[in-house]
Amino acid sequence: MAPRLLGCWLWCGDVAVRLVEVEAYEGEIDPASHAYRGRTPRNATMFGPAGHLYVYQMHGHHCCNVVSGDEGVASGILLRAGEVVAGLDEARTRRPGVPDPRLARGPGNLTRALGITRADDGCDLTGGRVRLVVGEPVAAPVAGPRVNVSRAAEVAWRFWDADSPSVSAFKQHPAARRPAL
DNA sequence: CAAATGATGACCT
DNA sequence: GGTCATCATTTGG
Repeated sequence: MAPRLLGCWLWCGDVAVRLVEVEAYEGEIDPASHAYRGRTPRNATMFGPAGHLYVYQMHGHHCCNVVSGDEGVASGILLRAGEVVAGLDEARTRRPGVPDPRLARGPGNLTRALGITRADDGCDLTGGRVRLVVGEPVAAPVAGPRVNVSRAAEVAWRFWDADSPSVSAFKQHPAARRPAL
């Protein structure tokens, strides 16, 4: 499901981004997942039904996931980067001095450009302030290792659009390949 | 209550 | 390629 999110639009109010970089986290069998050691108040949303937004905060930044598993199954997809495709002025206001292609480059920057905070944790993405809309699949999806995870670093669960200038900085990896859609 | 710990980002060299 | 600011959450005493 993660590579299929590439190309979709995430709206928050009047601002929208086209998703170009995501990472999958498979709940209780994934040592890199927040849910690996069970349910806590912070990650409770990930154990809920799919199609909701899991927002957490760390290092002074917000990051958001699309919950992808059924109720009781804690899997989610971290939204790492996007291209601002609507509400450009508002996004620029939130990220003063940042060039357009970098407005939503990186998970913390993406939530900041959109204005997503913990107050949006658990919201239903099918309608409301934050919503997810299916878009055109990207032409050149690529898969590789996840960023800044110390455990289960070998799984290629990071997916990005090779053609986008808004994909966050990272070291190219020989294991990068086209994912099966 | 104290301490460790990141699914980060900005800035430096 | 490295350092450091920064902070909610978690875990152990």
